[in-house]
Amino acid sequence: MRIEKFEKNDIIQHPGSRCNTLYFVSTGIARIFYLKDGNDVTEHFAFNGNIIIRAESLFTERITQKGIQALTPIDMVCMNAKDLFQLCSTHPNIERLFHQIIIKEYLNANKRIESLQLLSAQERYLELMKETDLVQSIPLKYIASYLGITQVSLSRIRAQV
Amino acid sequence: MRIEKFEKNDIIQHPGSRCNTLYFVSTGIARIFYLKDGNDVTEHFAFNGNIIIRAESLFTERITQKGIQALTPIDMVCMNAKDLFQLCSTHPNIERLFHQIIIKEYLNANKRIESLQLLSAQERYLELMKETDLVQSIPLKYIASYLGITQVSLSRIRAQV
DNA sequence: CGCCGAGTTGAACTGAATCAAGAAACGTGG
DNA sequence: CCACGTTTCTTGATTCAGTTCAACTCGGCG
Repeated sequence: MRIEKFEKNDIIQHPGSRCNTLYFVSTGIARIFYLKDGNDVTEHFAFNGNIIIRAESLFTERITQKGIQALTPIDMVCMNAKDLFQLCSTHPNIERLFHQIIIKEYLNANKRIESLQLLSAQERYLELMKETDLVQSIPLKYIASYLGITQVSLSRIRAQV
Repeated sequence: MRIEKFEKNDIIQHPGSRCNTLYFVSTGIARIFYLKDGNDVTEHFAFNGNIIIRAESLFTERITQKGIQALTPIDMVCMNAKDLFQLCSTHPNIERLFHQIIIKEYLNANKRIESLQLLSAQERYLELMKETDLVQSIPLKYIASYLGITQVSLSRIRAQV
């Protein structure tokens, strides 16, 4: 494990690559993004203490069209995937810890589904705001696609609140 | 592990309970559901070969407001959660298998997020149809809330296709 | 100083929700 | 096996949330 630093807007992992590194955000904000019909879409935000992985590649070893980008200057704890998997195969406790982390991410994903499934855009925005104050510092356009709406709609929602 | 059979519309696990059984669908269809403002919402469908668990309870041991219901006559392979966890603690291979299953569910959840985040209702419907023909036999009202739309909208979408 | 990207605002439009009524399918008891 | 009531599905009219396109504001930076 090692620490890597990135500047604001750096692409940490490029779309079209394989995921062979796991990151934990030490300080800063990062996002997972991809292009959909030429438009930038934010799939996920990660804040202090969060893991950030492109799971659909890490666990399948396939190429992914998703990328990881720094939204602020950021310190990442990095871990090589092969090293981790090897470590898991010899240390049951580490394996268990890793799986606890994945389970937590899985539960978060389920919450996100609930929110996208039946909350209004405004409700989803307020829910996201509750998560952490750091959301305040993320450019509007990234938040909008994360919520599944346009920049313009989000701007109006914000004007109301 | 044992086999349990349920009739159409049977509640297999009640809302307000703890999840201490894992199910694998052998033949039939089941759904996870909950009430949102008095309305029935379908969170998940499970078909032949799928696992069906209320993860937010299984992994936290908290009570969940979600329930599991049979949508057809159904054969389930049932497994006690405590037994499984115990088995995992002594048999690394079983633990690994279990975690592979959870990872697969996690990846599915991510796909569902993508679809809810930026596909139209019609696109989401067509995507669901592609998964399995069995969808045909599920009452419209359950599919609608799964897609995050009303029964009425889904009926219109279906009329167009 | 002028440009550029990010955010805001307005007007017209569209997809989906709502309310309401009717048609079809389904199960149950006679 | 039919008649009835109930539930599920469809269809129409209206409303509303969110999109699109376009113009404008603001702050930062070369």
